[in-house]
Amino acid sequence: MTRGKQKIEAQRRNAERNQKPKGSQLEARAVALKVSCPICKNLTKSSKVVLAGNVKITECFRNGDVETARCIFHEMPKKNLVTWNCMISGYVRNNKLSEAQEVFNIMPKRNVVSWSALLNGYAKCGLLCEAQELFDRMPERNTICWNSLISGYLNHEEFGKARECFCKMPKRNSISWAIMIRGYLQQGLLTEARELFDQAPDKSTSLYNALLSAYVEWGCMEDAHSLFSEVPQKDDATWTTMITGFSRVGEMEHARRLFEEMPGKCMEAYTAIIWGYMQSGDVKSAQTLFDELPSKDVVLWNTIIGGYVQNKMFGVALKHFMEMPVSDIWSWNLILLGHVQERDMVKAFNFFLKMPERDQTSWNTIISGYQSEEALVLFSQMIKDGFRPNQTTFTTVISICAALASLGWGMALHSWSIRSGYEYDTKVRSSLITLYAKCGLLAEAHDLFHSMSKQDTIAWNAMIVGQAYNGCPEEAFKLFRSMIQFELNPDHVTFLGLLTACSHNGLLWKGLEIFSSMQALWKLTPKVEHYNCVVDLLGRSGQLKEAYEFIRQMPLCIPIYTWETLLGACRLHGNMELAEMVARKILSFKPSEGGAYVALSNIYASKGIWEDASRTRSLIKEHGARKDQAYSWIEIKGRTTVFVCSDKSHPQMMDIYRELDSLSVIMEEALIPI
DNA sequence: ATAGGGTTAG
Repeated sequence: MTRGKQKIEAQRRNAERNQKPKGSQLEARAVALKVSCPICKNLTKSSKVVLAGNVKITECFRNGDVETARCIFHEMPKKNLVTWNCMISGYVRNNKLSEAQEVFNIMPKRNVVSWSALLNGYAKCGLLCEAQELFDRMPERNTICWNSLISGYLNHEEFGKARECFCKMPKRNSISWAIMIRGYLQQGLLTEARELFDQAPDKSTSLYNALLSAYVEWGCMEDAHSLFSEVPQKDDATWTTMITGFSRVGEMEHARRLFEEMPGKCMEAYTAIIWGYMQSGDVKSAQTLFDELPSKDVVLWNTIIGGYVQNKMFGVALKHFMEMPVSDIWSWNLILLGHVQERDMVKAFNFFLKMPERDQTSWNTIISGYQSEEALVLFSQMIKDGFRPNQTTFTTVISICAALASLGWGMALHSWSIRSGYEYDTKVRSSLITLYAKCGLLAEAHDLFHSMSKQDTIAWNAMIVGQAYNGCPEEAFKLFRSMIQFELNPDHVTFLGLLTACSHNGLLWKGLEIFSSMQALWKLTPKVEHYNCVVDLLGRSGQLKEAYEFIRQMPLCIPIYTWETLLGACRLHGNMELAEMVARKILSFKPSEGGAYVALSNIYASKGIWEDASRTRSLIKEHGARKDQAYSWIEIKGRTTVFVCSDKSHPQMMDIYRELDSLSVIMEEALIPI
């Protein structure tokens, strides 16, 4: 550091000695003696050398090679003002602000470019006070300086100051307008942006595209479409943005029409519309367009693979993955996600190990597949491998902690997330709300919710689900009503929370009402989970026949666990005939499902039909089925204690069973007949 | 041909 300073200082003195007086003398003599004088030749030669050096330095900085740039600079026998300016801007480009500042301080002569390069550095780093101060001290200001300052304010959420500068600046050019309009767009102030846009003297296509993108992002497709028709020189991005927009809102007819009208369709446009078809579940149209293209890039391949994964057609996704000539980490991550979605964690993990490289997404994906302590073990491994948890990591792992009711880990992750800068992140916070609610700490959940700057649907959902789990259905409904008042749209998860609230509290009619309002009032098509909730609700209430009928009328593919829900209800209400039928149904799909045999056997046993009970049990062995040992656990002060049926190995065994007995008595007394 | 402001679609 000090040696570097010394070197620069030496260079500066050299530069002072060599440049100024001699330069002017030489120039004078060059004019006097006209060409062909040896000194003049030297001058031309040396200025050529300086120029070459400047080009080299700039190139190195652009490639991020700061060291080489520095070396060239130090070894240059002659430098000019541009050389020094190259150093400032190069350092700024590579986020070496103190070095840039140093160069600025010791350079022999400065011009407006030197000042504005440093100003830009301050602005980029968010040192806005310093930037403003420098700006005020500048001997000369031009539009570029104003633009830098405004851009700095906009990039660091000093929107008001940026506006003030924009109004105050003596002269604006097209870039000033573009900066300011993009500033408004970033703030989501679309109306204001549009007003400014209409006033702007000349607009590049890229600025049109920026406004279009914003409309698309906010789903304002009417505005987007009318602006689109006004774009004088539409480029590929203009068309692609529009196609993406219609794809996003699911208006595939519009997307298709635009795509057909588009002259010289670029690959990005193909990607956009294929993505749209995949989103809308129109796998066939997507595939047809994909096949139409003779050459495809990785992004397009990934779009088609991701589409198949999303549409739960993992086999086809895998086939494409095998066929693609070059894959990147994105492709690998998609297939990894596919394995995880298939709930085949053995394959997923093997695939994970086989990956040529792993990034944060790979880790997040594999971790999300485990709903157990294994997730936490992998999380630790991820940290050991040098990855830093990001937003997705935190939400994933905290959600798993919530599912495990693992308060110790959850709280550790909570503080870690704050230290990592996610204190005010709504997604992380929502997962924390779920965690605390799940662990019964409703006050903490409440605090986290109310201290949010703005609660989104996810946060409201977390609260609703939390109340549902804690046996407070009325609170859940109340939250739902408030949420509506705040003009937030409920989504699938919201209704899952409400239905859970009903099924956990035996609110049959309320639940059915919510289920039907979901589609009729809120235009949300129920998913399997919602149907399952209703089956649970009917089953728990003893409406077994109705539950059975309800399943038979489900418009979706019926997963095994729906039947298992009904089987559980049959056990609860001792309906042996239905139980037997359901259990057989489950076993016909999955003969290795030990749980169904056990349930069946238990039903026979409870009715005293011992022969059938033991016959069922022996069937388990015959089919090689096994039932995983069920267990529960509790975490106290970071130590986890596992409870397995009739286990007597715990040192405090006597105390535990005594507590259990007294709890049983309390529960019997509190039992409300359903 | 070299230095300062904004663009980079899926």
